[in-house]
Amino acid sequence: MSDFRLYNTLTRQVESFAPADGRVVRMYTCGPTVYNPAHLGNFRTFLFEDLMRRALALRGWSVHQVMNLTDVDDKIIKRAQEQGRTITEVTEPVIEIFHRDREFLRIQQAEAYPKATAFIPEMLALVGTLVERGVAYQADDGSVYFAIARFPSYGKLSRLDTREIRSGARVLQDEYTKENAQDFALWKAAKPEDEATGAAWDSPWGRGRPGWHLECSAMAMQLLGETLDLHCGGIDLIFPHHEDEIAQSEAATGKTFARVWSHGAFLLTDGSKMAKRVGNVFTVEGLREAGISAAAVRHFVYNTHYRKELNLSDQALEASTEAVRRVGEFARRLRDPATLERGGTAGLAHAADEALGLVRDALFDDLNAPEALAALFDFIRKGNAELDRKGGDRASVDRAIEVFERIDGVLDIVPLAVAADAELVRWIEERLTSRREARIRRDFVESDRIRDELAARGVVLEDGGGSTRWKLG
RNA sequence: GGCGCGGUAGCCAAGUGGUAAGGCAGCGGUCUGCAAAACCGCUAAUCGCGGGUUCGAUUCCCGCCCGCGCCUCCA
Repeated sequence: MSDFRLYNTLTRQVESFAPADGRVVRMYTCGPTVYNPAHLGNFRTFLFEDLMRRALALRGWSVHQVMNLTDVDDKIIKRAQEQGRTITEVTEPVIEIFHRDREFLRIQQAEAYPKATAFIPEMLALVGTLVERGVAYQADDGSVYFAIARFPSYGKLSRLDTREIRSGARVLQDEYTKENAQDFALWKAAKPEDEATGAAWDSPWGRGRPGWHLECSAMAMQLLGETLDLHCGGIDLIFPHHEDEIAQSEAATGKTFARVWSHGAFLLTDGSKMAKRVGNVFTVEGLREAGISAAAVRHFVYNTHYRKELNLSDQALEASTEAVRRVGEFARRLRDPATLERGGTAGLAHAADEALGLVRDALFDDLNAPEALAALFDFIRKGNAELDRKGGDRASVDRAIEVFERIDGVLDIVPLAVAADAELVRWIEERLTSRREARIRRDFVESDRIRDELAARGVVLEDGGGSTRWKLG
């Protein structure tokens, strides 16, 4: 059995990883706040998590992934108020868009997408426990806060010096009725706009709504148990979000909340973090309209290690589009009836076996997708070279296909063929027949004219082996 | 200020204490009527700068420069 290694933010080291029960990885991933369609930066994290779940599966474990949808928060309430709607009316369409984008990028469906608003009782139970244990208190403003001073290990994930935090935050002290400026809200007392937008619930502490950090703790423990195998998210969530999740969960249960914490680095645009306020946000919809394939986006993202910042650029996306086109050509060629008939070579099978080994090693070594891609491309080059030779060995082709599918089962970077409607296909076939006839009578002026005519409508030709293949480019 | 990440060929990007994967782009060749696709070959990196440790450092340590992030909502 191969070792599976992951960088753990908690220890700042790459460590050996295995699910506690040896079988199922219980994985919690912080999902989007659904007030606006998620941007590509968000999706880089979700793609990192998709790679994680697929690599874990390749290793032979089952994965039980939960991704929350934060459907109640300040921004959502603000938006609802502006539009005179309820928070649900605001979030529902955004959730739909999220799943549409997710599917476009071929991000596998998680086992559960709990909405915060569906877990209010669980959250209140958690608050109750924390109040009972004396680590949470209700302040004069009616909100319930977590007292970080009563949770000694606070700060262990982010390694922030608490004195530094306190002094830096001192100026804010006046604005709150909290015991300590860094205490965070578990339950926020309802304001008029909360009531107006359907964002208020009854509780033992009065009307209110849950704090963001509370949602994740409550849903994660409810759906995955008190100790998770793996908790993932964007690097910006380390503090305070994940730090606070740890505090709430561990103060309540006395158990380790997540055995391993894994964080993905940012996607940058023009050298800075992709964020709405910077105005450098790209959406999945925008990419799709620009004709960039999901396969290219995946290649682009996986070509850089998940813990390293990645800068979005047209040039990089174009390079990925080309790279992925080559992967698609190889996939097509492997499954081509002519290839199957012709058979492969022993070298083909060897190249396949070697590639699978290297890909597994790379992915199991802290999700080194760039190295896995390198191994795939080596396989493609060697495989193509072997397929150019007289084969005869059908089994080697089968092996190559099997290996390719296993590798691509993780990376998922074969571009979709552009679909053509029936009428276009008829026209193309008719043109190809004319061109074939022209070529037979060696009228290359006419045959090239037809090729140009087809090219003008995006049809790319490849002559070879006595026949001509076409595809939409 | 505190905590953290990065600076590798024209571009993107792995990696290692013994001079460096892969992709894109470029150049030549094979194949093709010509292309395309594929393959073969080539070009291209003093691994940010300066010290130190070492037989030897791009890889370890120190300092510096540059870029980015978190410390407030944030993937």
